[in-house]
Amino acid sequence: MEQKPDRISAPARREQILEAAARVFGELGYAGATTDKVARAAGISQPYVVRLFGTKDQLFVEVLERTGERVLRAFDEAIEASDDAATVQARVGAAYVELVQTDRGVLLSLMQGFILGHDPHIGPVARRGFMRIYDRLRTVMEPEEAMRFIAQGMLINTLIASGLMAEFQQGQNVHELLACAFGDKLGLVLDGMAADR
Amino acid sequence: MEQKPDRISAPARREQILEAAARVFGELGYAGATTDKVARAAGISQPYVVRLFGTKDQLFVEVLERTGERVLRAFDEAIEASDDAATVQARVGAAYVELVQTDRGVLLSLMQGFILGHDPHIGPVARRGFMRIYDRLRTVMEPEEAMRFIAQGMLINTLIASGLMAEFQQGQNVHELLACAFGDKLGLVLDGMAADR
DNA sequence: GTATGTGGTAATCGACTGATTACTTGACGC
DNA sequence: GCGTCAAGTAATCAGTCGATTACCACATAC
Repeated sequence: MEQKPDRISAPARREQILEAAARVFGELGYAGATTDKVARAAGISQPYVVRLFGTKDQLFVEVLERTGERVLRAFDEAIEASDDAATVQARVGAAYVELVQTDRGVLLSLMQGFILGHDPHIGPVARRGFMRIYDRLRTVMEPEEAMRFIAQGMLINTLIASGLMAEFQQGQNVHELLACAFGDKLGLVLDGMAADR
Repeated sequence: MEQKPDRISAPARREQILEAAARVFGELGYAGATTDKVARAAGISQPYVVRLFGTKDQLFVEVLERTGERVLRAFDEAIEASDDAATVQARVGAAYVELVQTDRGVLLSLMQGFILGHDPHIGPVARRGFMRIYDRLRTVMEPEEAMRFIAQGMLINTLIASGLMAEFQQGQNVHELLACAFGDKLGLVLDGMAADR
């Protein structure tokens, strides 16, 4: 509840803004989000957001790059942690679900970027990020495996973004689909969703 | 090139607008699209779009419902056409890819709706449309099959929306992923993409 | 103390957008 | 001919948003 105008260094403030922006962009999409909403989510004024990032475009691009690297890092750690080649797929899958649970905005921002491929600034960054993730998966999976893995990831993103996760109790098939998509991690994720309500 | 103000009946005009809106919303997203862009794409003035649909919200909702039913109809036809239970999955998959090829805006509008689940008007419609498609798949597939199927559909949507289809020649892995996701239908789809350039 | 640089905001501007209003044009019944 | 209704538009309004400008507060150096 501090309302003191606590001054932080510009780089630290950038981090705060990027984190808030990931949530806002993830929820509202690029066009639907405003620099003012990002600013309020970060606890500062709108002009300062623009000054630190130059443009709404550039802010979103930086969010995209940041989130893409976050996914890559999580995958790398999961890959490194699994010495057995047979367990690597389960580990990487678990890493993705964990990322979903702890930082929903990350995945949703990525998703928002993917479906803006037509944009001359955002499109190239989104495509490159997507392919970097696929390439990383291919270092430990066959093409068919990697395709199915990333497909399931897109489904998970869609389930979260559409708000179907919060309707898991409505309709038998909703719960069935969620259970099928998340496997034994479903309970975990549902708890995570309920937590930040 | 006709610039005569050809008058059509209001219901027919609504169809034109809905078709144009599916393309515009699919390309730019809900917030990114404007009623004026839809109007120009349909060859009429912006106020008339608003008058026929009341609200941008309602126009998008109607597009969503329309496109959802289009997918359902395509699936139903594919299911009906396949007497053998073993071939039904391939047939439904082919129906989806064909839908992608002939009417890209349909799938992209759906996708745009899915990731706007937070919106109080759009969210419920999108979720209901999504689950109706899943339910239909479940009449001919096991849960695991249906989940994988719809996951691959989400991947295909993402690949198209991100613009990766147009970059199939850049990077070996891009082509590999596309080939893996579309199977033997890849050539067909790429031709379809190149056609409406 | 005063100059200087850094973190930050209030006020505002111009462009855009969804919606409204008032108007025009033409077909059809009588 | 004339009233009426449907199809459609030009003009415009009110709100929003990204960006700019001009300013403030406070530290630290000298």
